[in-house]
Parts: sequence; structure tokens; C-alpha cells
Amino acid sequence: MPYSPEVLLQLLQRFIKHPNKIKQVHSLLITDGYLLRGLNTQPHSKWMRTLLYNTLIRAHLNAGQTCKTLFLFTHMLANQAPPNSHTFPSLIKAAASSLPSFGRPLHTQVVKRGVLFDPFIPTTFVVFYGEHGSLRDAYKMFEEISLLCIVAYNAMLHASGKNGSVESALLIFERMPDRDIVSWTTVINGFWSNGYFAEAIQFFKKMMAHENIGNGLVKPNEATYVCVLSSCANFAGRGSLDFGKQVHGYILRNEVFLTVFVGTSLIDFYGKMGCLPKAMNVFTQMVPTEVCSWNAMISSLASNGREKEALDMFENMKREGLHPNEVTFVAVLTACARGKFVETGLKVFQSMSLDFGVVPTMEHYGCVVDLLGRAGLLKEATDIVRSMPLQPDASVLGALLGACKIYGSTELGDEVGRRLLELNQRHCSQYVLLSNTNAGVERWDYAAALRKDMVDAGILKIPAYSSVYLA
DNA sequence: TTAGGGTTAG
Repeated sequence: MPYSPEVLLQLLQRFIKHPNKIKQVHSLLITDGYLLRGLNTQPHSKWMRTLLYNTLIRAHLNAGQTCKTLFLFTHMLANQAPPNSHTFPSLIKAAASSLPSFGRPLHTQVVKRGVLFDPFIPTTFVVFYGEHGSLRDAYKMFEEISLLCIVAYNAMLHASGKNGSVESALLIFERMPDRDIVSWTTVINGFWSNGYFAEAIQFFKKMMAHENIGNGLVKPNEATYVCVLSSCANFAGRGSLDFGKQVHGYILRNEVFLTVFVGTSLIDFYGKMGCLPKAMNVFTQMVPTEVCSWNAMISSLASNGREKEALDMFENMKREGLHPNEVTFVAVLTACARGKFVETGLKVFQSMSLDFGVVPTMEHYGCVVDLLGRAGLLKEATDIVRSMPLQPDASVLGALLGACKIYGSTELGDEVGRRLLELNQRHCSQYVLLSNTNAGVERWDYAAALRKDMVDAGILKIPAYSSVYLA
């Protein structure tokens, strides 16, 4: 006796966050023919198919299977289950997370089907265009929303910060009829992600002094703590250590336990401030220690002259049955480079892909070149640069150049320096030229976004280098 | 008919 579609729908909704169970229900839906047009002829069957597909799409999105999410949409169309306004937010999110090229076709579908009036859809597009389009596109979508609510405003705050315009985020924040903790956190995050650490801390202070905080209407959450702690950790100015400690105290007084996110941020904060005992203290207090907490602890040790302990920690971590990831290997290789443990470093580098399936990235190559270079093995370091499967970037060449300087290898140093300069100038001039051109016609948002791209790409503008003559 | 939209570490 097959289950009714209603029962299967209930099961889907109940297990919407359990990928394995979803697979089972999906199989039943297929074998019972509920997803197929024609087999089920009850009057409400079309509506039911749409509902089932919407829920399946959502479940696959939750499971991180973004390709399958979009694939289900094509099935949905083929089986004449008409998509409605509930279908698109999941699809746009799937596109945003890993298949941005689907954004435009989805936008066309939305317009064609006349569902843009629904506030959820333009809000999801604000997020999508904030991540993959431009601030302008995101704002266009924001303007489409007839009834603005706090979530839509927050999405726009995020899009602004993400595209390098904290100024617009602040203007929108001022315009908001009311703000919740996400609004405050998003602005703090906007400052933080654009490198304005002092401003992020100031804004957090402003939030804490706000009357809503006292009333208990707005309370900092995990994301807020992570952002403000990371700002303290990265802000080299006076008072950031003390302020971070105050935040820690606030957390201890107001939170029941340390979550992985907050704990890891605290370890990172104390590590960057050079307070190793404090970092270790937080680490040992965290019960469910996950890979990221170990990573933060290993990097803290590695960057505070305790390379040997960092390596011991790495061994302990493996003994505990945790699987190191790419961040772990950056930390471990850094420890090896700084401690001049050449042999161990090379072994770790080999084993990362062989034993742990972690494919070396540019950062790992940078660490190995640094490891060999610091030990004076310039030929070996050069061999790595020549044989690496990626085009070496400024960080890798910079590590090699550093070693040439230490060991007085002028010939090699000149060559590397030239390549580095070429790399920097080519990129820098292109970006600066483009950026200035756009600023010239008052496309400030675009100009700002380009300059942010430069920072993201690790292309630092050489202060005295200007491309005026090119313009 | 009520499944769908916003912030987070290494």
C-alpha cells in the first residue's frame, strides 16, 4: 500500500534538514509516481506536485547539493509542476552559492512568470547580486521591493558592505525604521571586511550603548562576537587587547557556553595578541573541539615562536582522530618554515595530498618556498616555483625574493624581483586605470568595487606608482 | 496552500 502524497510531503517537511532521509522519501515519490504528470489525476495533484518539488528543492539546497537543486527545477518544468513564488528563493540561493551563471536565467524566469512582486524573491536577488553582480544590480532589486521589511534592509546592508561601500550601508542603516542584531552585525561586518577595524569596534561600542541593548531587545550573537573579536585581533591600535578582553568578559557573563565559532575567534584573538596562555586556556575550555579550533591554536603557536609545540599539537590532533584540512596545513607548514624544520616540512607537504587528500594551494606553495628559502636552499625553492602547477603569485615570489635578500643571491633576486614587479605593475596599472576611469564618470560604486578587487587579489597599489600617463 | 528571504571563525 503506497503512502499518500500528503504523508510523503509531511515526511519531507519534517526531515528537510536530513539528507539521507530525504533520499528515501524522494525514491518513494518517484516509485509512487507522485512527481509525474498524468499518473495522479486528482484535481489538486498539480498543486501537490509543485509543493512536493518546492520542498524537495529546498531539502537539496539544505544538503548542499546545489547542482541537483537546479536539476530538480528542470524536472519540475518537464513534469508540468508550475513553479511559483516559493520555488525561486531556493533556486537563487543555490545559484548564489555555487552556480552564479544561473542567476540571469533565473531572473528572466522570475520576470516571465510575474513573481517579482513577492518580496522574498527580490530580497534573495539582493543577496545574489551583492555576491556576484554589482551594488547597482543589488540596489535595483532592493527598489523592486514594495513592502520593505527588516530582512530586506539587512540584505541590502550586506550587499553594500560586500561591495566595498560601507558608506552606503551606513546611509541605509540610518534610513531603517527599526534595526535588529543582524542589522548591527552586518554593518560591523561591513567595516571589518573592508579593513576598517577601528570603525568596526566603534560601531560595536555604539551598539552596546544603544538603548535597545539595555532593554534586552537587541543582544549580540555569535556572528557579532566573531566580527568584533576579529576586528580587535587585526587592529594594531592601542586598547584593542583590553577591549577584546572586555568582550571576552561579556561573553562569559552572558553566554551559557562557548560555541566553536566564538571559541575559535577568541583563540585567534589571543594568539594574534601574543597571549598564548589565554589562547590555550580558551582552547582547553572548549568541549567539542573541532578542526578549526585546532587550526587557530596551531597558528597561534606557530606565529609566537613556539614552532615545536605547534607540531606537537598537530600530532595530538591527528591522534584524536580529527582530519586536518587545508588551513591546518598552512599553519603546520608555517611552523616548519619559522622553526627551520626543513625535513619535517617537506614530509608534511608530501603527506597532505597523499594521506589527507588536501590539494596544495598557492598559500601552501608559498609556505614551502619560504621553508626552503629561510633554510638557504635557494635552488630547491626555485625548483618548487618552476615545477608548481599554479602560476606563482606575488606571495610565492615574495617568499623567494625574501630568501634571496637574506642569502645575498643578487642574480636570482634580480630575476625574481623583476617578475614580481611585472606581475604587480601589470595588474596594478590595469586596475588603477580602470578604477580611475570609472571614478571619473562618477561611477563611485564601481570604482570602489574595483579597488576592493585589487585588495582581494592581493595586488597592493605601489604608492608612488600612478598611471596618469596611461590615461 | 503557507514550503521560501538577512549576519559568523581558521
